[in-house]
Amino acid sequence: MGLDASDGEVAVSQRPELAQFQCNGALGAAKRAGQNPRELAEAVIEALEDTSQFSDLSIAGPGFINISLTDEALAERIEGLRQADHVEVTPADPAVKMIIDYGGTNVAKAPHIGHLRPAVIGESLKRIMLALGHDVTGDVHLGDWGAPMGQLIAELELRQPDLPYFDENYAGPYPEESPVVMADFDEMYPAAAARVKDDPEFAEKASQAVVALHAGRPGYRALWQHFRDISVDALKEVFDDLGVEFDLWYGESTIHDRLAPLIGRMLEDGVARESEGAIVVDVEEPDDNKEYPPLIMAKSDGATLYSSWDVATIEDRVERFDAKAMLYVVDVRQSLHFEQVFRAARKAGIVGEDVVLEHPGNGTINGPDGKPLKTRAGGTPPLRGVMDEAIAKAAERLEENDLASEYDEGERAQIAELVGLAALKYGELQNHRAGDYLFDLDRFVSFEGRTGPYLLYSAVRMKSIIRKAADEGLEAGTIRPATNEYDRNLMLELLRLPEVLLRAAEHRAPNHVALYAYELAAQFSRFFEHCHILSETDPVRQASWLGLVELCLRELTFLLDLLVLEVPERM
RNA sequence: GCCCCCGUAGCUCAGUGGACAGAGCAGGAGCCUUCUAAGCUCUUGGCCGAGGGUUCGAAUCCUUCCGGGGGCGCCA
Repeated sequence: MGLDASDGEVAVSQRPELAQFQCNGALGAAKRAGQNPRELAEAVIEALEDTSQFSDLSIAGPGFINISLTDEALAERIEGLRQADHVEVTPADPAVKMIIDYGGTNVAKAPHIGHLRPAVIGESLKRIMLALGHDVTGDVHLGDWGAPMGQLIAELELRQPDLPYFDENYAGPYPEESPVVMADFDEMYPAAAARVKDDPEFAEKASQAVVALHAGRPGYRALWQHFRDISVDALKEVFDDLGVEFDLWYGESTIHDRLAPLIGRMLEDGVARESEGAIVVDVEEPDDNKEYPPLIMAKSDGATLYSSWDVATIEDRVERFDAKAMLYVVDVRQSLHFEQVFRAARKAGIVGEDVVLEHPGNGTINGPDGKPLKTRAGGTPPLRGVMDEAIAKAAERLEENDLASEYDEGERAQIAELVGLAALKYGELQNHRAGDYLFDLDRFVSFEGRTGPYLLYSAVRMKSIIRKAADEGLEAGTIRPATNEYDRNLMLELLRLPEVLLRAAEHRAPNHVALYAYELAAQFSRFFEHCHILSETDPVRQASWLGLVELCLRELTFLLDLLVLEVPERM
């Protein structure tokens, strides 16, 4: 009939009153073949040999195939899911070795609210890709090699010139203890940045310091290592609390040794050229519709910079990890930069056409003025502070609604933490990654509607039923055919998971998972209200419903984990 | 100047070329001697920025305009 496999795709119907599922493949196929779509749909239905599991199989409108399962067939499928010991997904084919670059944080600087997006979206994306069977490595890719490093070294030299790091005749070893702690950077970093602006002599020292650092001056390297170590420790604390786990704590510095040979080779191969004292790669292509400035591999003073580091990092990821896909969850405003870098990497032959290079960028988190969020004082709110605020607000909500009041203080605090962070992360993930969104913490921690707290609450209610049923000696059993619209709709909802997961992966968009998790939880809530399990008198039906709740909890917990949300035992 | 993104209900946002455009909040009306009311049920609310086009079919693709944001060689 000239059909592709994709024409056979069946999706949950958008018109549930008409059918449970729909297949629109006949429309597209008929168009390609120049056939009548209704006739084609008719032929497809005719060709089905066993239609015993369908309660409806009909053609509607221009050629939609409407499909509904019998309750028996539906229950059989759901029971199959229940009996599996894991959540069923459609595995990626082929599975790909991929690296997701998603930290976006810098050494010597506490992460701020802007880092929430790439961190949480990247983490979620990583988990989604892993769930589909991809071989995924997450790299924080720290900003640890740029001009601020030189500024901090120069600033510290100004303040404590007697430290051995600054003595060029000192032969080492250098102290094991860092001369500064993380908190010192809060003041030092802006002070150094301001001094660079006002004091040309200091600015010169700072830029010489970064050149010397790159060149390998031992004292500077030792000092830099301190800066990096204490920064990583501090960052790990914040990210651990957020549930964001990086496999690699690499950074811009990691590939430093690759730069000279790489640039040399690019010059030899004629990929790079000298221009105005700098070394650049021309990345325009004949049919471009806009200007592509050349990518700079080395500045006119000989120093390398982030564009060259990013190219060398691609080489590193190919050679050491054999990566076949690299996803950069980084601010969309850097899209031109990544286009240039990707083009340069391909032009230099570092990656072939079989390697995916993509920048699924994230938008900004905005304040009420429509601009990236700022505090009243004009600064960018620190991430830790925002997390604490979310947790405090969650605790307030618990208090004022007299919730969890019978639990001890420690458990209440734990619940507040999970609820507050869930609010923050779900507020983030329900939006499409590429758009900007308005940050409204009060709305996120609201206990009503489509929020993180609602999702946790739903999962906890499932746990509660299961616990109480166990207390009464009840056991889950075979899932029986639906008895009403509520258990039927819940079963249908459960079937959507694989499709949603694939779509989220394809678009690199966790919001699809976030929305689906809400819809599943909402469908459960309806079932919960209308099908009272513990007081059900028919034991077969009761066991079936209990099985449905267990399956539902398994799927919801799985989805929430993909969204980096953790469910308390009770709340 | 060139390029990219956005414009959908009062607000915040979803929306995979398909059937009458969705959710949450806010507004209105109900439901707690039964598994957590952080819930459920019902309900009001839209020329999807505007105009052209492609298509059997457009919020979605193309094009022109209007409005907002962002980016454009030695910062990251």
